[in-house]
Amino acid sequence: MDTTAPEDSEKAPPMAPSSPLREPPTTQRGARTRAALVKAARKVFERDGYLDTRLTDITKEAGRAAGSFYTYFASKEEVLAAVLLEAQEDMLHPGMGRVQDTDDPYAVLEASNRAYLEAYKRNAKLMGLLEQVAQVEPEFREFRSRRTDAFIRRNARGIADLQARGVADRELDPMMASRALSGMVSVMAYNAFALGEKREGAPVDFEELVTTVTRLWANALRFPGHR
Amino acid sequence: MDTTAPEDSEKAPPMAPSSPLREPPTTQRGARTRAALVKAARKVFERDGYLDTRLTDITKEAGRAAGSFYTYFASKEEVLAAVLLEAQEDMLHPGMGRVQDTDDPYAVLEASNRAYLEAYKRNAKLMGLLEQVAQVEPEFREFRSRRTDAFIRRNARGIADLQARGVADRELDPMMASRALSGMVSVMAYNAFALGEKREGAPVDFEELVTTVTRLWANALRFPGHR
Amino acid sequence: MDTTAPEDSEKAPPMAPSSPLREPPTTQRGARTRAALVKAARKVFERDGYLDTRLTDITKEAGRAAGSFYTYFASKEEVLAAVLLEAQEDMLHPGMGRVQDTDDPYAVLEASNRAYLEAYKRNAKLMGLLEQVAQVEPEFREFRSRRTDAFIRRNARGIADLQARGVADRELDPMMASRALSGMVSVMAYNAFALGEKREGAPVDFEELVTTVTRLWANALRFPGHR
Amino acid sequence: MDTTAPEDSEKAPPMAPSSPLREPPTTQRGARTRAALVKAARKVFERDGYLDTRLTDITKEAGRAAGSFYTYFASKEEVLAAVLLEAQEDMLHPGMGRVQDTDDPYAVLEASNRAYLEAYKRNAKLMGLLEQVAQVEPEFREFRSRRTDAFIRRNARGIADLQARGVADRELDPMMASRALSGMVSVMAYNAFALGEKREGAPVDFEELVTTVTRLWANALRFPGHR
DNA sequence: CATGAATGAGCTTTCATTCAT
DNA sequence: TATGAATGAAAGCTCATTCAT
Repeated sequence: MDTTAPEDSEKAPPMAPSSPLREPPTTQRGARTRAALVKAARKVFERDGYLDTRLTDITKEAGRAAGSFYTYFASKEEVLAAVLLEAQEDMLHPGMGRVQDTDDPYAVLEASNRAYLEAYKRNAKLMGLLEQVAQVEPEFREFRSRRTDAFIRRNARGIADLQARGVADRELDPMMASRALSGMVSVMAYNAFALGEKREGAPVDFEELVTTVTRLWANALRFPGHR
Repeated sequence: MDTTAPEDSEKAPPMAPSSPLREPPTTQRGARTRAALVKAARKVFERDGYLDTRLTDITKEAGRAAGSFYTYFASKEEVLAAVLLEAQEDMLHPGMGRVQDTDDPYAVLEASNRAYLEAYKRNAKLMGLLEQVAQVEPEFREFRSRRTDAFIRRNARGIADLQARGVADRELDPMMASRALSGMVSVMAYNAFALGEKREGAPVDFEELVTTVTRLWANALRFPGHR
Repeated sequence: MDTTAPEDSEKAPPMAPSSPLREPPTTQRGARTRAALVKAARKVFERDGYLDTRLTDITKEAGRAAGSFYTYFASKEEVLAAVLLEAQEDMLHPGMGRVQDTDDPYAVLEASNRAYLEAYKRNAKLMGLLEQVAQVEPEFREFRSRRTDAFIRRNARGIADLQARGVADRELDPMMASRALSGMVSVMAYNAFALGEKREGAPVDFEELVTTVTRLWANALRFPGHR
Repeated sequence: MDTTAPEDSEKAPPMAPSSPLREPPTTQRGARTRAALVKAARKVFERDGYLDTRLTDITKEAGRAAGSFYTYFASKEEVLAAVLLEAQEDMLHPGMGRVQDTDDPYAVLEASNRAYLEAYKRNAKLMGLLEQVAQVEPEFREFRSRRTDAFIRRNARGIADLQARGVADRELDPMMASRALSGMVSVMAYNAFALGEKREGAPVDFEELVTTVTRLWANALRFPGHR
């Protein structure tokens, strides 16, 4: 089962916005340059934010000429797409190891949440970036939107399943509940990890975060028996 | 009591960032011009977004000369501050009908959530705008942040109170729970109202939204008796 | 006699540039406003320099409305003309008291130089200002030019007189010599007083300045007997 | 020996103010463009003056796009620095013909003055320009100031030397005398060449200028025997 | 393919001057 | 006359994108 909380903007494949990517490089040299640009882009994006990044910042960071950029990408958006694509792998497989040999919904839920939050934390800067870009570039808003929906639907199925098994409050509409609870977890992740570093105050304790979120989620669905 | 859910970035007074506003106009004519500019700014901001708005768009919309802008504002940020300031009133008094003649926590909670969501809906575009700006302008991020914290703290007090009265799960840390649940409601509002209009698909049913959110919140805190 | 050194830009009447001054104010109130503006202008000019002074700086300093400026002056140049005009009195009568009851050319020369340098020092800021404006506004360049020429001619007459009396080197062309020596004194004054305050280093000793300049001037003309 | 008169603001290398120049162009094309800009800048500056020159005037004159300016210079000041730098060579080596095979102080002095005045005349417009800018841009004022001091000190050493050899009036303070006499020559040069062209009246006779200035200088120091 | 200079539209900001009140 | 808001022409500067080498 997948009673997970996941925010959307990340786990699902950040499939590049529909814009047609340029031809992939054929030569080795080309591949190297492209890779250098993507790497540099990620660094600069995370450091300066999407809007404040100039293309020349990227090429400079990559040690390439300004013009070379257009050999591989048509725009700033496109590099960002490439950057997200490259990060996708890690985001997709939070490595929750499917430890779900158990049937205990609570345990599964906790594992799932932990995996999600860990993945988020690992890619916190990128997540913040995506959030920022989504506000500005419709393509990425759309992209993020699709991703979120996918997650919500997945979690909705999980909830419906639990309802069927009599483990979850049947009064709840699975989709609505999923929207709310998935959103709850993603907000927590965003605040703790993406914004967290920019704020003063003690950082959130990771375990406490997992525990709280899981408990609230379980309570909200009215998992039985558990205390 | 105040068992409300609200995320902060909205209900609390978007009191302008500390930025030193220009001298307020002394003459009637000045007041008229200033008002025209603020009104135009809101319109253009909501239509084009913060970043895509040029100062001249605002002055043009207001039917004034470009230079007049600087008589009243020093920058785009400053007009936005003025716009938010003007909207503040409505945001502050959601008019939640003070249904709190009852002691039933559930009823109070529902009324509170309904009021919050209604206010959010009324100012949806502005809320989306604020979200957008917060990503870009540190001043507004800070502003939004302070607001959010205030809300969270307020709701945390409500939760602690309920715990004391034996109505809420005592295992939960009030602050953490408040962060999660307040966030949950604000995310829902943001998705439904701020983003909602930009998306295809059936709009969310308002009542269902209120019901779901309230039920989840109540469940999460383990309100007793209720079913 | 007038064996003086004086640079021109100051002693002669800074008669306003030919531009037609506005009608003088008729009412008392008008006279007061005009005076306030001139006073403020001098202050602001001396503080900020001609170019960096905005008309509103002047009106603000004078505690008047921006529009009032144009009741009395047509432009920045015109206020400056008024400012110079007002300072003219002091510049014209260095107060050297015509102590020239003596016939000793050296004593006369020294008194004359002292008077000149004292006047320059008293109006140092204004002199610097004039120098600055002359670089920028042809009208004032012309004005300053005329003044300088007058001085040079006056001193040339003095030199010719001394030559006739056999006191000065007859090989020298009086005009050329006057140009050179008058210029020498004015440069010294400019450096010491107009620039002096903007520079580090010990300020020039006034008496030493008078002595040196006078001695050089006397030497240059080959005053006899003296030493 | 160097009994020369020159005021400083001219002979010494107008080495660019410390301002950090942009990267020098690496390609040939870049070098060509940069050169074209500097050349155009000099022309426009000399024609219109520093203040009235707009950056686009320069690029237009150079036949380049407005944006290209910023590839090589960060500001108007910076081009001017480049212009002065380029003129520096000529200013530095007046080519005074090294007539100093003689020990006759008078001959040396005359040669030195002639060389100085010739160099000044050759770069008259630029000198006027520098004078103008110095009034407005502290950087250039500072620059000019340092240059002047260097000259004065150099001439002061020459004077002290002559005093030691018994050729010059020992009552004079070498520094003060140098300030006055160096200033005298530079003023003459400025009036004759930098302003000269802007004025009506017969232009100064060059030889007469050299003769007069030299004679006055020699007289002022009380060169012996001569006449 | 790589390079890096060239381009120029686009936006902000200032301030002398005018003009309604 | 006084007031102070309104005007709008400049100019500066940035940076994505193109293109000659």
